[in-house]
Amino acid sequence: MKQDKIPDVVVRRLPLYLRAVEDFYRKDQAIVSSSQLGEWTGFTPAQVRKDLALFGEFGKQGIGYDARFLHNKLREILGLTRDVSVGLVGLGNLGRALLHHNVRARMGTPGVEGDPKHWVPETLRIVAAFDVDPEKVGVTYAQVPVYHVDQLLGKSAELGLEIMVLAVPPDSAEAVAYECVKAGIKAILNFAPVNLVVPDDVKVYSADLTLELQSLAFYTTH
Amino acid sequence: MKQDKIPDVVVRRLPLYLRAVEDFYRKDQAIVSSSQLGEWTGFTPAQVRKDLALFGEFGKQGIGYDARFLHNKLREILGLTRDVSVGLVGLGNLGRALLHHNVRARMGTPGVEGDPKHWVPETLRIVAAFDVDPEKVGVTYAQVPVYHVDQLLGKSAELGLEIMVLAVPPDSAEAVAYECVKAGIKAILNFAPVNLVVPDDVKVYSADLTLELQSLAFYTTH
DNA sequence: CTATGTGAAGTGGTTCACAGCT
DNA sequence: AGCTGTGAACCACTTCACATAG
Repeated sequence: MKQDKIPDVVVRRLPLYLRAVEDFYRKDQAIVSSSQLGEWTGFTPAQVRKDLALFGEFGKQGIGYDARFLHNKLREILGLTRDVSVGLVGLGNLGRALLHHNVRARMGTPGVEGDPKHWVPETLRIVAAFDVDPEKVGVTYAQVPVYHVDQLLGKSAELGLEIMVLAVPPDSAEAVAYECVKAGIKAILNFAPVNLVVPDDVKVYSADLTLELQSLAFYTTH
Repeated sequence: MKQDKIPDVVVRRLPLYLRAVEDFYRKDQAIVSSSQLGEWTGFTPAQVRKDLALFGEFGKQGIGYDARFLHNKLREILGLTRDVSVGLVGLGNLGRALLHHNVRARMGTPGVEGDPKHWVPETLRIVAAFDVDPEKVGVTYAQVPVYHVDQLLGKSAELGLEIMVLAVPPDSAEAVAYECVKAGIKAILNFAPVNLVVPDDVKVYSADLTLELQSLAFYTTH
């Protein structure tokens, strides 16, 4: 294991491996090979092995990977063995849709008993939402309490929020991002069409629908 | 111009350049430099120049790029000089949110008169939606008509749909994608947590919320 | 014989640095 | 002087191919 510096591309593939292993495991397959994982995810077997080898020697030569073991390792690597609390800012149409999605997206993970039919609840979910609209503050959407954005700092500490999802209008995105940074948030998923400027130790993923559609448009003509 | 094979990474940057140039243009700046575009987008000036040079010599040495000219070139390259009709499949919470977003996301583009205050309507938008729920079929959400999924093939041809947004449940995603391919769709934006298998000439972008959050979780612990 | 882990080779995208135009 | 366009150098990720273990 040489866990020095993991390339971003690899980190983006890890959840796919997790999902693949989970799928094999659910189908009562105890051992998976890099070729199987490769076929499932669409990557080459060599790439799967290289990626996993960055974190340790999880497989057995001549055999493959123990599905349950690998699954747990991947959860460890991704930091999903503990509860990960996510916050959401902005309760417009998109924000509310994400909340509903959140509830349904709770995926199970194999329980410790080794019984494939036993599942412990997924640990990554949105546990708090924020908005400025006084009509929204105080209510509960999809079982998630809504606070005023002014409380972002306090509630982040109180609830241990680690990831923040931004579904706010473009002109408030920068300010909200700044609040998140002040609150010690280390990862932001940004849906606003704005380039957020944050310190180097904060990771921002952009999910800009307009941008994605515009680049897809390229492929319809080429 | 050597428009042979444009790397995917470049295509993903083009809409950002478009947005940057638009921003400068709106601020009545007639000439933009690669360094300005670089600062705005967060890329290096050299990269901006290399990217643009893939499509032609748009700049003037010693001067920079004419904002209006570059803006139109970028729209041409992306195929945004014509109307691009997008379809949406799946009217759950996410689908409906995307529709509302769609209306608000209509960005202006500079008009031909050269008057920065004159804007022609944006050409890329969702013009049709599909669902299986009989309660939703026939109604109009956010000014967009909703048809039954059975009509996907027919309406795609009739309306000239070029891009399809998939916001369907995981288990129907594969089947819907297959319908899209049959309908001649060349680009898909997939929100379902499923690896779609499509022919090589169909481009799929994945916007899988769970995957993104899971890889972001990695950065909260590393 | 099967499948991992890994140096070595290959590939593709980024940055450098400078010629050339204004 | 200022800024683009671009070959060359650089860097990073991917694929190959094989030693190694079961």
